[in-house]
Amino acid sequence: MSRTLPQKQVTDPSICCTPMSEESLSSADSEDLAAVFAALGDPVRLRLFSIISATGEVCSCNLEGPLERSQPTVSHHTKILAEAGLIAGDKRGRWVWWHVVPERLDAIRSVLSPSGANHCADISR
Amino acid sequence: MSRTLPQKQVTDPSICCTPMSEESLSSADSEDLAAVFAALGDPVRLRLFSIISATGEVCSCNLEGPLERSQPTVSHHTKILAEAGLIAGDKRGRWVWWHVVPERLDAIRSVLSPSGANHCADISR
DNA sequence: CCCATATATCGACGTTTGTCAATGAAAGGA
DNA sequence: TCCTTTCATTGACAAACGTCGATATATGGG
Repeated sequence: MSRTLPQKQVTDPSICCTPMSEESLSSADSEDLAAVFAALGDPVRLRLFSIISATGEVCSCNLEGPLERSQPTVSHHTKILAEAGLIAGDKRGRWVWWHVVPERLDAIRSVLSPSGANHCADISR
Repeated sequence: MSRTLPQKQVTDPSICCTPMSEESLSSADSEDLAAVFAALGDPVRLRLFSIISATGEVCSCNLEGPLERSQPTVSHHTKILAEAGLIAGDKRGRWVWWHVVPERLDAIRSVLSPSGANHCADISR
């Protein structure tokens, strides 16, 4: 039963950085967060997002050209980004204007920052 | 030929925020960046990453349990995270010790920050 | 040397994903 | 009221992905 492990596998509170659990993401949280990263994990979608981000506000009709994808495909990608909370759309007349949701970006960025997730990295070396 | 577009689709330098191009990611850049986001876009991999991040340094043998995945699967995921540049492994004796690459995290975080990508958002509203 | 252990690779599988053509739904113009 | 335009939805299909068992490679211990 693997008794030569280099670190205890059990959750022992006497050890600062036990190899699991309270410090890291829960299974449920990682599902949601992973969906956000996955939304940015497609090249076309990342370019789509960067266009919206750089422009401020874009309507879908101005996305098909730069992305070189069909209208249903663009609609599919905007939907995924919107469901991830990264962008939001305003329907004005016939057009939908897309813009980024800065709060969501802040959330993602804070997850990536060492403070809060990496509080005992200093003892590792 | 769609002459009622709400914004010109051609790249017209007289318009500040033309719906594409110089400001946003190139096709090649988005390929690389998307691979990094995609690496974090799987729930198991995100949890794996957060465990390494929270612990500082973990050997692969301590990951199978928390992740509830087989050894080949864990190896597969560490490989993807490593190829994305998010983690790196030190082989010491029989074990591989994994740690995050903070520089890579910085790069990702800077891509997500509005400054540099969103310089004309103020005129949109 | 031989054996046990840690990790990587391979092959196979079911599932998910990205894509498009076709179609539907909503909104404005004549 | 009818037509045009914009966007969403559906259905289909190939490619990519996550997973595991089996096997290979490397390292250390006896």
